[in-house]
Order: sequence, then C-alpha cells, then structure tokens
Amino acid sequence: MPSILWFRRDLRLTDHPALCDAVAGDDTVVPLFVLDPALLEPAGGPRVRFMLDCLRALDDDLDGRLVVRTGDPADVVPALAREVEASAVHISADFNPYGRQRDYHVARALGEVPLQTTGSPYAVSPGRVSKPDGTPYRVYTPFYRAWTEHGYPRPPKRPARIDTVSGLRSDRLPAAPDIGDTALPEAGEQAALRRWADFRDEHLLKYAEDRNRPDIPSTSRLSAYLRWGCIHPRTPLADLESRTGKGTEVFRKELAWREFYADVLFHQPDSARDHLQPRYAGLKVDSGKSADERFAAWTEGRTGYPIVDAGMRQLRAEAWIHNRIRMVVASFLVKDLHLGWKQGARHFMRYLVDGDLASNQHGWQWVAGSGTDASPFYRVFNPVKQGQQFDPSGDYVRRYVPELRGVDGVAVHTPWDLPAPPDGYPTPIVEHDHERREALERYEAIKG
DNA sequence: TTTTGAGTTGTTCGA
DNA sequence: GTCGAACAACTCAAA
Repeated sequence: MPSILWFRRDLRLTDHPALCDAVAGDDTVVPLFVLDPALLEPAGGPRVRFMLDCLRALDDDLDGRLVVRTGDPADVVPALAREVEASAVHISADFNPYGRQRDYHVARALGEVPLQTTGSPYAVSPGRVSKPDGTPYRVYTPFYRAWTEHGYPRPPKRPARIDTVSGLRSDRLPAAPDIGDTALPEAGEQAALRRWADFRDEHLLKYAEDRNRPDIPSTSRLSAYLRWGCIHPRTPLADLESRTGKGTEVFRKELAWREFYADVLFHQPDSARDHLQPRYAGLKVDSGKSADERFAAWTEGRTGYPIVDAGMRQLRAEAWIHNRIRMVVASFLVKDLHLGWKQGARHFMRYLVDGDLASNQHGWQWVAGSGTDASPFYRVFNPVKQGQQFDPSGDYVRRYVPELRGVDGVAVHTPWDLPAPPDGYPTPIVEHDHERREALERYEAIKG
C-alpha cells in the first residue's frame, strides 16, 4: 500500500524525517502538495511566487512526480488517500495556529488512515524545551541555554530512491502573482544549500562583526529558505558543530531565536494578534487621516530619514530587509510615527518573502516593548545614528534611494545638512527628538 | 519561599 | 573625542 507524503513548509528532500519515514514504511509514496486558498490569499505576492518557484524546483528534484491538488486540505487529502488506498499520510508538524487547526481537521477527516507526524520545521520542536517546573521560557537567554542542552538529531540523508505511484492527476500550478520589479532569491532546495555553503565558507568567520552592516553582504539570507523548508535548520547546525569562533556562536543564536519565538507562539497562539503584555492595549496609538498619511509615507519610503526609506524601499525591491534595518524601520513606525506594531507587522507579512508569523509578530513586539523579553521602553532608536553607525559607507542608502546617489559617504544620512538639498528627496516628515519625547511620555503612561 | 542576579540589538548627558 | 552612568523598575530564572 502506498503512503502519502504531504509537503507543506518542508519543500526539500534531504534532512526530511517524514519523507524518510514514508519511504521506509511502504513500497511507494505519493508526494503531495495542496494549494490551500486559505493560505494563499493572505500570503502576499512575493511569498506566493517564491513558494510556487520552490514547488517547481521540488517537482524537478522529484523528476516531475509531485502531485498538486487544489482545495481545502480537509477535503483534498482524504480524497487522495481513498483514491490511492493510502496506508498513512506523513507530515512534518506545523505549529502555527492555522496549521494546527488544519491538521486537526485533516486527521479527523482521514478517519482510519493515520496522519503520521515526524519532525517539524525546528531543530527542537516548540513545547519541548521548558523550565524545570514545566512552564515555558519567556526570556531568550535561559531558553537558549536549555535549547542547547536539549540537543537535536543529526540530519537524516536524502532517501536513495523514492518510488512513486504513477498515473495520478496533478493540477497545474497557478500563474505566479505579478510582483513588478521585485527581485526574489533563487528558489528551491539546491539554491538553499548553495546559499548556506557560500555563507558558511565566505561570511561566517566575520559574522559576529559584520552582521549588523546592511551595506555589505554579511548575513546568511537563509530566512526565505527556512520559511519554506528548502533547508532545515539542522543542516546548518550540524555544520556549526565542527566549527569554533564567535561567528559560529552568534549564528547559532540567530537560529535559536527563530526557535524561541516559535515556542512562544506555540504556547500563546493569541500573541500573533495581540500584545503579549496586556497593558500595551492601553498605549496611545494615532489614527485618522494624518496617521494614514504617515503610514503611507513609511510604506513608500518617503519619510525623509534615509536609513528608514532605504529599508522600506529594499522591502519593495527584494521582499526582504536586513535584520538591523527591520528594527530601525519598526522602531520608527512605533516610536516616531506613533502607530501600532500590528499595522507594521501586517505590512511586513504582506511584502516579505520570508514572512514567518512567529518571528515577525514577536520581532515587532520586541521593538514595540509589548513582547517577550522586550526592549526597555526608553530605548528609542535614533534613525540618524543607526544609519551613521551601521551604514558608515552610505552604500546601503545609495543602493535603494536614487535621489541620494550623488551624496558621498556617511553624509548621505543627513541630507538636510547639505549645502544644496538633493532634488526630489523629501524633508523629514517628523522631527525625531520631538517624537522621541512624545513616545517616552506615552510609554510612561502605561508603565506597570 | 525567598533572594539574588540578569536581561539581543540604545541614546543622551555630563565629566 | 571618549567614557561611564542614568534611564526605571520589573519580570523572569535559578539557587
């Protein structure tokens, strides 16, 4: 009897325990992907397009044997299971609120056919690391220590052979959404593995020093691949085992942040929509026409603060923003424009190719102060200083803000000080010193 | 139970 | 220009 391997956010063939299980247990396998309208609609163009490209790459790696079906998984998966008389449906766990609910309904609809869960998108699945008293961690550093101690399995190899059921109907993948000039990374598992190898060999050594520099290629850029499971974090983690140095440790910690936020979301699914710290419901947030105009200026990269505008334009150009700059633009929205983190998080989820619910929502909440292990409220990023410190060459700003390309060096961060202000570049829509004090007052008002 | 120490990512001010 | 302290108190983790 064949089994079904239902791919979701694990679009790869190596380091895939559920696939190994499916191949080991049965004669043949049906590699399945379900185009679920409930997931595609809110995902945003870049992420959908990247996912479709990853599916094409996966299909190529399977010699064209990927079966695609469209519809509600609770209908589609059991129907296929009946069609091929499957012995089991194998999956990697999905811990997001929607995924958990979906899988519950699919398991019920499958009836006698087991929905067999093996592995997850994380080295250590959410819920597995907890304090000695059994409750989840709410602070990163102790979580990291416990996570390290917990350990994780070595990555399993790609199955030598995958025998599939032939002659099954497969839907055509839909046309990719139009995303204009946005340049996405090359999709698929092979691209992910190449990216990792390049980062490991060329950038890891200097990662600790350079990772905050958006003007030079210094980060792994694995986020989109991790989001769709083109690579599992075990693969880089296994490589890190045999290496030493600051960069190795710092990068391992970045991977652990992803796991920490997944754990937090697992334990508190509502934190994707609401403040983790309830008192932040009382924070005064602007609304109305003027707030809408400020939000539009932020999304379009015309706030008049070069580092902020460069970041927001990088989002449109690449569906990706350097991590340091994500903090800068988030801080600007929340503390200089006095808008809610949820509005910013929603925008990010719409445009980011790597948009991951747990990391995104909790990254925003960390900046806003409402999250786990949050930054102290008096910590307000100064967009000029951040630009001067982390983009000292000014190359990052010039890359994304053509109006400022004629300005040399670090002076690009203070265009208002130039003898002749650059043509077409806006003057700042708010004054940072003033808005900083305003933010501090508002935060003061909701102090615990 | 109580106590103690620590906590991703900053900025400003004054010496 | 550089350095350290202040910013405020709170929650969490662990002994």
